Amino acid sequence: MLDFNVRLIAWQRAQGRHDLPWQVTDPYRVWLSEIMLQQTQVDTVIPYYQRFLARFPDIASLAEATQDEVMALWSGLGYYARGRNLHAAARQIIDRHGGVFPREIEAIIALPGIGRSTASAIAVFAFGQRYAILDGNVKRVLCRCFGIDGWPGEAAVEQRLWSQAEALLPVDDVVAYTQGLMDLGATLCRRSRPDCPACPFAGDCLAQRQGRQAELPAARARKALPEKTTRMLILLHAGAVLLEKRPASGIWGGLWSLPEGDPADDVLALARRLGVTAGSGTDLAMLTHAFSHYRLRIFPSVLPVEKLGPRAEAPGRVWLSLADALGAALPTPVRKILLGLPEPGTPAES
DNA sequence: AAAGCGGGGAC
DNA sequence: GTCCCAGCTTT
Repeated sequence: MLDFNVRLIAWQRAQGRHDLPWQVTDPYRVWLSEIMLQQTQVDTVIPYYQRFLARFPDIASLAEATQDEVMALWSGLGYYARGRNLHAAARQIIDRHGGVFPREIEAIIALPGIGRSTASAIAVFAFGQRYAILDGNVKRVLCRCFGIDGWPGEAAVEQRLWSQAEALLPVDDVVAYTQGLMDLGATLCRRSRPDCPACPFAGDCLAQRQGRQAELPAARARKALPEKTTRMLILLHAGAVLLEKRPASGIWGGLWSLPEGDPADDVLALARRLGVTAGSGTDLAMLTHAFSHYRLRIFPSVLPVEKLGPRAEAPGRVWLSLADALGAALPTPVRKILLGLPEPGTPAES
């Protein structure tokens, strides 16, 4: 298809998206949006993006913030390493680049949380440079349009896709072209039920010609998910709940979560291990939380605290009112549990 | 219930 | 380089 980029640019100008909040040239805004858009769809990102930008309007304010402040605004968005890396990168930009977002692709990609595709997107949208991107939308468009078989996560397939992406890149109008690739993948060339009749490549797209839209791109081989279980304790003392800060890396790294234990263990014994004496409490409904590599079944128990031992207060532990807890950097299932608690002072449902 | 979505870090 | 990890939304 000799005129792929010409047709895509024309389509983007006529039918693409022109009102996204990050369609600006401020490198900070472009960067923030690209990080949030990794693994996350536009509609989910928009409110997080607006809140984040209102609180941290520029690189300097982000660099000066504490990790807790940053993660509180990331809470619910998932993939929390993105938030930690964003914060670390802001500090690097202050320390190593005089507070100015770097323009060179090698310097951009050297920042934590930025890989080849994200670096290219920033270079294009913020600085008008000529680099190819290859995000999930683009992979889908290219696999279908050019009939590329195999799972795109596989190294050989990904290499072909990068070569194709670079070969298609126009000399001019790279911004409209790149936005067009993203828009096409997001609005017409969807994973399911693609709108082929409206596509600028209808008639030429190999997947459409061969009726293989549902087969391309090929799905990865999936294994059965292992399952884990955990007990979460909601320890209530004078209207406050105990939260523990999780280790910096791993699941929910750096977030504030409920204390956990083995569901087979006695809940009062678990509480005692945390340095509190608790009265008998209530088990709440079990909830299931899906990760990409395992399923977690959570058994929450609410316990009234009768006496605080000396170990109840320690670094990495806080007692927060329910309202303050909901303002902290919580994992989504913990937020769900706390939101489901009866209001303080209201009698529990019977 | 299953699929999709980029990059970091351990090996 | 190759694996493994990470957390939500949508279908």
